[in-house]
Amino acid sequence: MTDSAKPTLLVVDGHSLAYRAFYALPVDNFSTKDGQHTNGIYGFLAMLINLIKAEKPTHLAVAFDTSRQSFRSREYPEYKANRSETPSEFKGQIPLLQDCLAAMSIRVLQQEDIEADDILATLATQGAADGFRVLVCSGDRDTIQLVNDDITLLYPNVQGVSQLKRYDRQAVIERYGVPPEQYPDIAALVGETSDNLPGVPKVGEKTAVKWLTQFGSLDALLEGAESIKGVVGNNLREHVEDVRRNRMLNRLMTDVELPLGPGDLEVQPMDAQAVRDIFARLEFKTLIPRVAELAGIEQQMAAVTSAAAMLAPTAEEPAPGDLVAWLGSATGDVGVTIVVEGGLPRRVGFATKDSAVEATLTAEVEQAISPWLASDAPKVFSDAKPQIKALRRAGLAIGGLAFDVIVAGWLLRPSFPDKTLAHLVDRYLDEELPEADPTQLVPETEGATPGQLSWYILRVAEAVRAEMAPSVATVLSDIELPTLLALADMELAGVAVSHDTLAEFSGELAQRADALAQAAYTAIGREVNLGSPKQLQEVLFDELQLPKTRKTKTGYSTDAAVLADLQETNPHPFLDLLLQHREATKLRQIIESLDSAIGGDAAIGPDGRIHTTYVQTGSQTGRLSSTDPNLQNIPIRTEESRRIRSAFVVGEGYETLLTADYSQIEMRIMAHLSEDPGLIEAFNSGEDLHRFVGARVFAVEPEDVTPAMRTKVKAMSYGLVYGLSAFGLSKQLRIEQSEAKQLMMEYFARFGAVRDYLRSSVEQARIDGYTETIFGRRRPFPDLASPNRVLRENAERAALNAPIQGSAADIMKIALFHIHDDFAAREMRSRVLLQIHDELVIEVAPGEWDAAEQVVSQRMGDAAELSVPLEVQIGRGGDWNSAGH
DNA sequence: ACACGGACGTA
DNA sequence: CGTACGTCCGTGTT
Repeated sequence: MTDSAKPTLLVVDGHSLAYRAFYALPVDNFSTKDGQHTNGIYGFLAMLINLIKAEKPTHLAVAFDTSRQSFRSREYPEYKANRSETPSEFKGQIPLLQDCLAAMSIRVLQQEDIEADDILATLATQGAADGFRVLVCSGDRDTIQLVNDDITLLYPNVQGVSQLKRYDRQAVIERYGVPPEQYPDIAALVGETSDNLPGVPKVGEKTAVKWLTQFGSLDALLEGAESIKGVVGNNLREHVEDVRRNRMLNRLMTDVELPLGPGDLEVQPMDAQAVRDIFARLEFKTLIPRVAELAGIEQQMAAVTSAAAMLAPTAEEPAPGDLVAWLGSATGDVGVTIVVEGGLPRRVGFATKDSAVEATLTAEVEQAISPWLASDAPKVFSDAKPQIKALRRAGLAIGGLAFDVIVAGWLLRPSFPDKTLAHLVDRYLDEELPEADPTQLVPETEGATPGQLSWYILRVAEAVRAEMAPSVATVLSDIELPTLLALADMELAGVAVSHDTLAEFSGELAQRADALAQAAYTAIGREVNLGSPKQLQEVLFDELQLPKTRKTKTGYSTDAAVLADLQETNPHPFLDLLLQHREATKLRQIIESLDSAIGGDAAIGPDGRIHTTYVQTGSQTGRLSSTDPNLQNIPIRTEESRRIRSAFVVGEGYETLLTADYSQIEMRIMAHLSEDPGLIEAFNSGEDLHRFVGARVFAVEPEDVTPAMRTKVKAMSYGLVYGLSAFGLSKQLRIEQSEAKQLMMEYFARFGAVRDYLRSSVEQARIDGYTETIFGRRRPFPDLASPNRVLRENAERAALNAPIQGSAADIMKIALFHIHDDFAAREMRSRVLLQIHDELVIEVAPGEWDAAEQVVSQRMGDAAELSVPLEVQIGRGGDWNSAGH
């Protein structure tokens, strides 16, 4: 067999190379947003990708050590005992690296009691015997002994892992002056500091090579040691035992029992979805195309063909009558796809497990299928909301919404929701959804038709359903899907906004911002871009020589809190002008973006209303989010900013706006979950919560709670929900940390069950791997087990908050669709317009105030049965501001 | 054209 | 070293 025809086996020491990468790459450049260090993973993978590209191995494995302990440390307890503790920043990267390798379908080998190099030695030796060209990649010099005509060592340079030096037999002789099999003899004589194996004092490589060449072998040398003169001779004779021990320990095992042999290590096609997931989590952007390229190479190399994916049925295009007959005969779930164009339904596709149909939505077809659409016949969608909106615009009602694969996928993985059906098909079916290439005028590949899409949706639904815990399935059917229908109507309704009110305010703000900018320029004697943090830093810290503030990634912070602090310690007119300018421009931005959003519905046309989009899968806790524009962050805090809210008005044909918000819903949930008697009593007493808590904490009568006391316990109560620390509390309240600590002590002394609950809930999450809301919504928290402290503590705070914020979201959703459905059931025209987490804005039709108020109060109050009442505040007014209080 | 960080609006 | 979001701008890169 010629060398080039031989299969190539590449075996890599994962631990030693990742460790070198860890020290070679600056950790600052390789961390994720949430603080996971990735430098070792990145460096290793970059090296491995290059290696695979260059060497094109047919067989591949990466070996890891399992722990510090091995048979060597049992033989010689001092072995590697001098090594300092592996940094936890590195340790935490190994499991993630192994996840990456698993996604890339690269075999990982590790064995209790055995070091990675022994695994490499065994595989390399077996591989050479089995006719492979073998490449060993390791940062451990002991692997030099493996080199022979069939085995080449790739050894990293001192600089890091980007450059690998090739050691074949000749290169070893050139570098060390002995053939590879004699290298361990040199190492035994010289010793290995990093392994805590002392050698013969004063003997370095040069002497060792000289001796070995002279005597021919280590045994001969040790036997003839008497003949060596001088101090080194003495040293050698005194350390013969050390040398023998070193030689014994540095011999790599070539007969480790492994579950896999070289032949089992054939390169496999990667799991593209898994690679994208894990790389996205680690924020490796540049590596993805490099791996993709590699996957291309792999496909050429790997002759293996994956099991044939099921072929989508050809979708028939029956006549309207036949379509209705098809729908009528379909039993069980039917996949539904509405092709939406310009906000209106254009085509429709239906599928059962083994057949698919589709049609263009002519008036005739619409009429034919409308009874089935409105019926309870179970329908499965992928991202139903825009499709249902389109149907409603066309006057078509929908019933029987049984499943939405996008929403269900989000419930399973709220941290990384799949945004498209194609992603879900990839993840849950391990198939590729046929998609037309949008960049090509005449696409090479046909995209799936609506009927075929529906067929995929049905199969994805089945796979997703199989992974859903019963409680999560209930959240989908009993909370999310009814909410989805209500949201569709809210988006269609939009909210009326007065352009004139906005325009007037915007004009004032523009003038004011200009004046403030001019004054600010005068204050510092030059013009700067006040919106540029970079330029502001020059002004503040270089020119004005103000003290440096909180550090950010790119310099020093110039945020409002920092500027306010500076103004106190180092007053300067520029600071205040800057703050005011920021406020004015911020408000103006908000107004401008709102104004340009007053358009109208996609299909209905201009209506003087803003139609936001609620993203049902937009949060990790179960909350909604709102985009284009975001109507969940309209200013309220300052008197002036409330003018923006007064531009949100009751629409034509309606009488008034009604606002309804839950008071302290999160603290109530905390009371319920913790069963703290004090907190429960607080809510049942009718007393103001913070006054009640303040009275307990400071041991005074409720009427003697001062505003300062109230502020403190209020901050503490809210902070609890977020996982606040004494440090954070002291910063927030601008009090000493010791006082914050004292406050927390007093608080927990009175409300001990709260502390117990918070502790045990995180503990339970650590055990389960996820948190759960009152209604069974889950959120996974893998990082609770992370060795990375920053990561773990962040996860702990989020895990503390998730059941509370999530339960509140559940409750609001339940109230929302109950109200929506009640209005419909009573044939009221009043309608829900906005949801802002704990608040609803409702447009009340003439004459419906009393009924609307009754429905809202009752449905919000009864949304959940807690051990404390759910209190609802109702407001009424012609605009959002005046209705808000 | 796009991605990122800082800043800031809400609950 | 307090949770959950979305948007804007400036900046630096493609």
